[in-house]
Amino acid sequence: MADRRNTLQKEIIHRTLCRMGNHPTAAMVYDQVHREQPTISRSTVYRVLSQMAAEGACLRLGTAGGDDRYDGDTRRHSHIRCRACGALADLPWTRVELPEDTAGYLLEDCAVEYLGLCPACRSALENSNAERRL
Amino acid sequence: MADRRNTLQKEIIHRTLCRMGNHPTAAMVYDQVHREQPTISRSTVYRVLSQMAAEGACLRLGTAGGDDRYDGDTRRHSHIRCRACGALADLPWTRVELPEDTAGYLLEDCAVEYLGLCPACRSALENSNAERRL
DNA sequence: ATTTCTTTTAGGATTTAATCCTAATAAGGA
DNA sequence: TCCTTATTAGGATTAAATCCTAAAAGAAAT
Repeated sequence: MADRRNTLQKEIIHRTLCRMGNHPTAAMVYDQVHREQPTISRSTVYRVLSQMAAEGACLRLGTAGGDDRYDGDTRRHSHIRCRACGALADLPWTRVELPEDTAGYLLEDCAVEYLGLCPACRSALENSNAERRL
Repeated sequence: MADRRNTLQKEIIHRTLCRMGNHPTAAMVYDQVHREQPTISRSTVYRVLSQMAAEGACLRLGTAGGDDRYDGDTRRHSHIRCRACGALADLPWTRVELPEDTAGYLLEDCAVEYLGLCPACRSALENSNAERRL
């Protein structure tokens, strides 16, 4: 088994991602990393994030029409996304019934994403609706 | 209420998407549309696909590290994605338990994506494993 | 039919997230 | 130490997606 010790760059990027918590984009992780260690390059941040996601050290979440988001929390959980502003929040995992027929695929994992309105967008929409009624 | 009749461009793009069936990227839809109607521009295809997704006339699926995919089938169903090649297939919808606490979000919808290996990648991996054992 | 106003499109320029490239550096092994 | 392999910094490059503007199409009204 190969040694799993990481380079200093990988340590910093991983720690930064875990500390951020808000499902940042790669660009956001780079900005934060660069603030603390200006010598770490953009390509390193992108490459290391991709590697970590491939190894399961973090999650990489695709977004329709937006940039990918990273999540340092690898415990099983689901997400809820605001359809208005794209904000992402964690939700606890709930039970999902597995399909009987998997179209020939070998089933390995499952992800659940809820869609809705975050508190800010919800009240913003309620206010604009109220104004329209005046 | 505004008239919902579509332009010819929208009709063609929508019909093409529904006929393709394989969860194409916007680029793939454009290629196909352009083959049939070379006068329809790229920006029109991208704009109309986004509009349709926003209106609920089709689905727009985010992919981690890949281009968005569109799905002309708006009936409730889930997807399974091959972690090796990214291929996407439809699966029937199964029961999902809703979360009790939604982190302040207004819950509106839910999407399930399974992850695994498509038939082709599965046998490809089995073959390479077999070779390694020789 | 003609005029006016609004919406949509074609085509190409522009943007920018993400990747690629290469020399330099670091790490590892014997 | 010397040699080999892996990783990084920094910037160039790529390409999906968006933006811009004049032209075309459509709707409304009379």
